[in-house]
Amino acid sequence: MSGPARVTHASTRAAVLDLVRAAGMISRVGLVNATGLTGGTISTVVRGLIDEGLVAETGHAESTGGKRRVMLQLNHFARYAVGVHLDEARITYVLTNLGGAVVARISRAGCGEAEDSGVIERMAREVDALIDSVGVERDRILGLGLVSARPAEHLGFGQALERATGLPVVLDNDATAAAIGEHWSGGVGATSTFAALYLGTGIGAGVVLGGTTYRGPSGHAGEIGHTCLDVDGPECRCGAKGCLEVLAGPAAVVTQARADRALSRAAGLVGGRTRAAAPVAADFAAISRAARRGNARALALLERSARYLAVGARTLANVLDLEVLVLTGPSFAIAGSVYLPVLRAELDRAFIARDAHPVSVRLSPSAASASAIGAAAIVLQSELVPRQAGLRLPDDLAADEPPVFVR
Amino acid sequence: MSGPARVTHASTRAAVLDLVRAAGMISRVGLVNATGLTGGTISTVVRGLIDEGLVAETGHAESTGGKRRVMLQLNHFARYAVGVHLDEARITYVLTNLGGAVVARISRAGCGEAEDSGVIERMAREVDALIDSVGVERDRILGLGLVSARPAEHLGFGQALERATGLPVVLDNDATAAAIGEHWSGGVGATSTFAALYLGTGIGAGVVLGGTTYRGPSGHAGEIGHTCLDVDGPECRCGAKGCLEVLAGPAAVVTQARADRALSRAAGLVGGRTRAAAPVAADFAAISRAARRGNARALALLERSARYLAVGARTLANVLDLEVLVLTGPSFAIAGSVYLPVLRAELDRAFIARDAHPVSVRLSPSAASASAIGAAAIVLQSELVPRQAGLRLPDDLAADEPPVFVR
DNA sequence: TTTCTTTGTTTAGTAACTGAAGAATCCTCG
DNA sequence: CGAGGATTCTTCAGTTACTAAACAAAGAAA
Repeated sequence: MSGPARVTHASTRAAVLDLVRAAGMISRVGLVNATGLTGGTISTVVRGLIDEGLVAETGHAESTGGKRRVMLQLNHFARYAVGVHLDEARITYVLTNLGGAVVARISRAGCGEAEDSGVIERMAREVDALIDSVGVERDRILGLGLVSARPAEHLGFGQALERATGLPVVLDNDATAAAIGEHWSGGVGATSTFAALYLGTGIGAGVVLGGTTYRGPSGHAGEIGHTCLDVDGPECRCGAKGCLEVLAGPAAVVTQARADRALSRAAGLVGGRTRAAAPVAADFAAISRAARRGNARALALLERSARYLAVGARTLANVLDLEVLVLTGPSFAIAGSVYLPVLRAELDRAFIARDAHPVSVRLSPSAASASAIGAAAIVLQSELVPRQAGLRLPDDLAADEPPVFVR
Repeated sequence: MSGPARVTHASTRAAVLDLVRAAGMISRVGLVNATGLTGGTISTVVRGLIDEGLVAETGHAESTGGKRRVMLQLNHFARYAVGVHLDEARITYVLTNLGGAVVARISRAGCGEAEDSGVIERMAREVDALIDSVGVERDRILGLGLVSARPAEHLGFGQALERATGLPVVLDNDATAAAIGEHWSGGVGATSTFAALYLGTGIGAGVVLGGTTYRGPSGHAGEIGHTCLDVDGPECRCGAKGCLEVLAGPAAVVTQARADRALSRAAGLVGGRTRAAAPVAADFAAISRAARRGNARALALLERSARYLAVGARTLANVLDLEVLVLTGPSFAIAGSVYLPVLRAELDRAFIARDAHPVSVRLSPSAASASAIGAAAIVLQSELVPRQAGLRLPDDLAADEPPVFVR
């Protein structure tokens, strides 16, 4: 053993780093207990992480009868990540540090649906401006997370952005990103099972099961907006009737409010009959403000929406056996105080496994920009805690086999 | 390297064995391609499995220009497992081989809720009779799977049965067992995401995500029976209104049928007003027979139930991004032909991710005893393909840390 | 001071893989 | 039939990432 520091297995390094992040502060002995690895291994792995600058020693714990434990913490400013949320109406950029804390933010009016090269160049310039505004060296930025409601439609967009910015780009769903952001920021436990209920213009959910993000085979897991709450309800664009989104989504709330002349005037709704995203978001905000000012009809509309959403959330919690439900996204940022108690009450009252454990319902502390923060967290996770590749298990085993069997 | 056969890492051995099982028949080269391991490693692992008698060489594939591949198969009769399903009304015992095929079966009237020692002794005798009936040596039986609707209530029961039979006992939920049984028997792909919709007296679902069983933190995942389909519907014992189970469960179908004098007479219903499990199951079977004979009212009742169930199944598929839905359990064994087309149509029409992939809906070939078979499959899986323990990630990191932080 | 407890490091040993060489088997074609 | 190429499977030295155990360091207790 004459060489320098020994390189450790990637997944072990990642697991230890993830534990340091999740714990906030932990000692080597704590890591031994948490991982089941021996002290020697932890010693080597931690030395590697300290050499890379990812982890730092930050003081001592009180003695428990012998030598004091040296406490370890993530070096939050060792690396950074860019998160970009492509909304229908806005583009939000954030730069976060290793801890998922926002160190810079830009928000611009959206590009609509145009994907021409001008948009790419504009975005690359804005990412540059974001980075320059805090003077972070380029090589300490791990990558760029690009999230939207339909990431599959932005594959080429992501590649172009990768070329234009020189940063590795990862794509994902905005609701999934929000969930990963909550997980990374440490609000929920390391191995907990939770969903991030994302309320923007539509309704979605990001799902983390036992600490692992669940996206589903085609990335559509957590599609809660088309949960049926009334088999004879109004028709939905999905082909079914009485979907949660049609009954209680922000767009539905806004449509109902616009039909109410008095409320429209009192709240100052601007949208007319349009279903475009920007006016819907603006009008939903206006309705929420009216409710806060004490407008009973606005409050009633929101509470009706909350009751439906609570029933949908209960279905989600029942199916997934959730421990935690985090409310996030721009609409919850505005109207969360109306929704939160209604969802809490419903899950306390009728969650099927409530005898085994409660479902803790919380409002995200950063609901307004959860997806952009989550986009950055996806980069942090994919670069620092890659899921162990392990064994590839292809769907089609027969393809590897010669077609005909003899004797 | 003078020693005998080298022992291989447990999880690799398990992964290879699982691939052999899932593929049915595969060569060493096929395993190399499927796992990403090298030929040398596969050679060693396969030799070990052959030495243990778990795998056998069973002929050759046609040549692709060089040496023919030696085909490997699970040695189905190398080991056995006992599966026991504690229903409310019946106890079903099966003995299966490694492939999950039933080699012996016993069914007895249930024990009700009594858990006295007499029941344990009777069950131990019946397990003995099951094993003796096919003359399998005791040491080739891996263990006993005991499944029921509420496994948490049978912990002591399981321990007693372990002592009485001398076999290791594992407990699980009956719907989860059914899903594992389908997975083990190879009807669905090795890495597929699917649910087993279990229709007994109630409604449940077992969930397998990307080839891994998902139980949820308290074992309640897949609780689909209390999905709300009508926020103003009839009250349910769970505390909510309009639950799928109340609207469309077999018990609800039977209640509706009993209220129909003409149908009661035509179908020969026996249950009166009781909601006990055995009469409900009998009357549900009678209604199904009447529907098959052409009784329009019986058929209408079942189709109404199927339409509700289809909507609930769609919600499940949407939330989990399912690829496959297997219909199983005693009630689907009887009335599956009515339910299957209705569920298929609903998922073809309104599954939200249908542009990405369809949901394949199938009737289990062994729906009637799916849970008992699955109970045996759980034993096979837990003994032969234990999930890699990997790193323990405790929920409460702080507990391992001294309480006070200094400087 | 001495002794004990606890934390963290070092080091030899080992399990489980990889990579490369070689043996075995089968096909093709002169 | 036999040479030569293709493919499959085995063998084995080398590498990696761990463990176990001895050791060193730091504080508490006496």
